[in-house]
Amino acid sequence: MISIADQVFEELERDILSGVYERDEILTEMKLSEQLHVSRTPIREALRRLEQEHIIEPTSKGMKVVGINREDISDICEIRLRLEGLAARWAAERANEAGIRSLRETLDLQEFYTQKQDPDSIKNADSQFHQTIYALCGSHSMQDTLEPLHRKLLKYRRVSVSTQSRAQKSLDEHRAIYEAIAAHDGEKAEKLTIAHVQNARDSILKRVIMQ
Amino acid sequence: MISIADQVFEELERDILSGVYERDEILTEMKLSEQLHVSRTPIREALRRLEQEHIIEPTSKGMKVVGINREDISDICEIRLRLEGLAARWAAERANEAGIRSLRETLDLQEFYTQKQDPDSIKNADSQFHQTIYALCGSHSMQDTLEPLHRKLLKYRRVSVSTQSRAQKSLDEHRAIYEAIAAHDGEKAEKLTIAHVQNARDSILKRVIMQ
DNA sequence: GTTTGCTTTTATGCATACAAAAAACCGGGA
DNA sequence: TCCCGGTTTTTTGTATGCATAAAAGCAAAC
Repeated sequence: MISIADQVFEELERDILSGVYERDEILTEMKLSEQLHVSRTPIREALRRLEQEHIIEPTSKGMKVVGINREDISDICEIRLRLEGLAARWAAERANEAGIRSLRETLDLQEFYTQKQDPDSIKNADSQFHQTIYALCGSHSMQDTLEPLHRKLLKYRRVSVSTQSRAQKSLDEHRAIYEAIAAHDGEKAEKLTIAHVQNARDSILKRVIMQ
Repeated sequence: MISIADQVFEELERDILSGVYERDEILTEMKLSEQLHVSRTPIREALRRLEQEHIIEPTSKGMKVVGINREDISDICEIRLRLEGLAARWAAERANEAGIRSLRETLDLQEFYTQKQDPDSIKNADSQFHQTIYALCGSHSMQDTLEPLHRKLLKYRRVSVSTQSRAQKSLDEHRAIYEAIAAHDGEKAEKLTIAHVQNARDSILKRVIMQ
């Protein structure tokens, strides 16, 4: 069962990172409590988690929306560049057949939506592919590290896959990574993933500049 | 002002990672509330953070202490190996004079305690050196990523620096890293830090095996 | 007109009350 | 003796109350 606090967290995180709440906007427990029709307790809990992720920060008037800026994105990409390859390697070395099958399923999903050219669903499937790798890599520390970073790129990944060429390329790269993991070829999975994250970074940063 | 919830979190994290609470022990909000003489609210908040770090996990009877195992340590070292160098590089490139001075101060502290051969204080100064670099690297994402990983090694770092030779070597390595950062030589800072983390890993893992 | 000091408002931190879900317990019947 | 039914206990999730700290507002004095 997913608690109200979790739901509030997910909703607020999504809305902050996607721009529903804009930078410097003040969020107070009381106001959110009224808006979302829940008591302050689960709101507090959600705000605390957002504060730990540094996408809001406390002020005397309430929590100020910070979100992420261009430097954050660049830094996050740089960090992912150093870790995602290792995560894929571990997934290749450690995942069992059931895990590989579930990775396959996210790939099929992404293929389907890429053909339908549905950017929002593509973005979700794309995310799910990466998050499944985090889950399969067999390290909570790795998963805990990469997941929040990945979520922070949400909005920009959406923009990135909204061009058909990038969406298709991303799918192809995922397919190759999947094959390497399914073959338990850690070396190859790592190399392919690094190249993939590099491409994703270039695609994201190119579009961020344009804004 | 540091809140009660924060204090409870720090105390519980320390006690779990240093073995005061042992693996599989059950922690309930009510019991902790009585033991620590605070209400359930700040206890809950602390437990949530510990749960997010995966050092406790929910069961129907309460939160079960998980702590970290040998594989976790190895994985964390591997992750640090890929990130700490980058953090040092960024610190070298981005830190201002005040920041470099504060790094210098932690180094002096470590030197003092190393001469006094006080393992617990050495460990703290050693930690502080790394955490200062995280703070100076100018990236919240990097800081948020490395700090929890670093804290998880607490107990093992303590063991590691309790031999005088390792303590001295660590100090020398820190000094070299400091010089590189102070000279804004990112390349060198990164290279030296990677070597340092490698040594720290070897030192930690050697002792973990012996347990 | 400005400043100082008091009052009011606002927002959070902690305590506590209540409800629901799940596990443990217990007693009677086969 | 073992199992099955309902009851009690345990534990958490959420709501709410209360205290405190800080900011804003306000009025009187200079």
